[in-house]
Amino acid sequence: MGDENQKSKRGIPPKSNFNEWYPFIVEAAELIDKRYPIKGMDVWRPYGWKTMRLIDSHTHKEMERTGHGECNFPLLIPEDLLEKENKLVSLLKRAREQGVDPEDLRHDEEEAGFKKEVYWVKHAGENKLDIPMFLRPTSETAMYTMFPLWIRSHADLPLKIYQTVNTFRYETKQTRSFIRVREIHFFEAHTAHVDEECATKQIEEDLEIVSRLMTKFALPVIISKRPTWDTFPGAWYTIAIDVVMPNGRTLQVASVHHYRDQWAKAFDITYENINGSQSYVHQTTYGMSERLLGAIVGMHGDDNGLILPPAVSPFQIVLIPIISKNNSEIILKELDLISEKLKKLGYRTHIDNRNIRPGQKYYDWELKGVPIRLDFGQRDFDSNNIMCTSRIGGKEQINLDNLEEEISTKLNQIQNEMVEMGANKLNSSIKKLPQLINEDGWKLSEKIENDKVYWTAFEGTDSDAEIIERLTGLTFLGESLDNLDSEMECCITGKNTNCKVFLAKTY
RNA sequence: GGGCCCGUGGGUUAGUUUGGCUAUGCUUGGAGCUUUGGGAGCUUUAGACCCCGGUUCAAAUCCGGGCGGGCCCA
Repeated sequence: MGDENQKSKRGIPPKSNFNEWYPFIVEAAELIDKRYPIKGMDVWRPYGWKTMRLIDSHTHKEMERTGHGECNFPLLIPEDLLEKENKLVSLLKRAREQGVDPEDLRHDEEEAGFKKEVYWVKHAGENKLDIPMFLRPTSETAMYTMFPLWIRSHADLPLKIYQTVNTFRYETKQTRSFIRVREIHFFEAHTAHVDEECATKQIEEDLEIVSRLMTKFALPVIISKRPTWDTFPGAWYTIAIDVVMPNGRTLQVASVHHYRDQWAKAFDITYENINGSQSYVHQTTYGMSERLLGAIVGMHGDDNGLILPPAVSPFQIVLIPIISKNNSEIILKELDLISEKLKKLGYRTHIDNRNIRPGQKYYDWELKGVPIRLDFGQRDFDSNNIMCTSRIGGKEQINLDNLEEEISTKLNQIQNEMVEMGANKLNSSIKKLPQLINEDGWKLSEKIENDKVYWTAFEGTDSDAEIIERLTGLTFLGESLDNLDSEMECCITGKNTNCKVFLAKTY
């Protein structure tokens, strides 16, 4: 009974009720403030921004490690450049429609590109602009306008650059903090290469970076090649990285595109090859956003609040003084020494010396997801110990002489356990799709469960895929990069195949 | 794209159906005392009817429009 009262006092909805838990927790933990009066544009508060910047810092490290250069392009793009992009997109679309039996195409294919969701700047003060400008929804157009100026010969290749900037998309659907926003905190890497093979090697490098980052963030992911109709405009193929949220919906947290020379042709990006003639470059891009933070929040939180992986937690260790009567100076002084020692070792620490009772501090820092809490009072001072509590469970006394090793071990343990728990969650949320039976129209042998991701063997056309999507209410994520171990019958055509596809409800 | 619902201090909420007195409670913020090993207590103080127009002797309440927010379906 007491427990229930406490819970209602904190007012956190249970995590099992994810649709209420998530929006509550991102505000309660002071990641963002949603009260800014524009839909889909939240204010980043210091704690949330710090977390995001730590996520970014890992990305930047990976970029520098792999020889990308950081740059920064203008926010505004003139309208006429958009036309190049639109031409490219419609050209590719027509080519595709001509190459495919119309019967095999989907009916509901949407118009590609960001045309419908760009913000426009049409005035400067009182005056109408001759050439309107729009806020970048992504930076291909801006960057590829400059690439021809930078790329002259094969010696200029590969060109590898990246930037972390805000991009804008006028979302009409329901917005959700970090998950679907109108001002996106966007990371994008763009590369240009001499040929398709070199660009493909870049894709491999990108996927290796993804894998290293996702381990840091303790995010288990599904990696798949998006279906043709869901491929990024102008891309030859798109590889998407999805995280499964607690309600079974998947969240795309990163994507990698191989453009071949399609954009190069639209923007006339050529170089002089070894033979002295001109060739088009082959390009790739790699994008991520604050969805990474949304995924971390969703993947690891519990009924008490956030649980942040040590690598991205603004504070890895929070220190709580337990003061009584006349010892406050001694305790605080000692705690300060401990904190400084840990800081010198490279840890992010914080002493909570607010004038409130310790219990309240415990709840606050649990809500904010700090991995380790150290309590220090008279008892500990006398016995040369400190009380150490882990956010993922467990409380024990540590001798101050062993603090250094103990903290290092604890943080590693927490990190490893979070990775492992994540992997378990992913495994238990993936199921084989029930059989499809065709008698007086298609039917399912079993009902689709609400919070699961499904896989099946598939080698049909786009319109076959559409049948499955309509029947199950699921969306094709794409083809697994790993083939099936042995061939299976395609769930709709019955043909043998080793192509494995994933389907899910998506964000 | 179609439909539905809602705007009251920082948060949450009563009051709106049936117009009428100083707009309710909890929480939060400030000050003070007291206290500190899982949300202590007392005193005191601050803070709200989304905007514009209409109806009326009188509008948080009724009507119209706008802005903002949320939900459902395709």
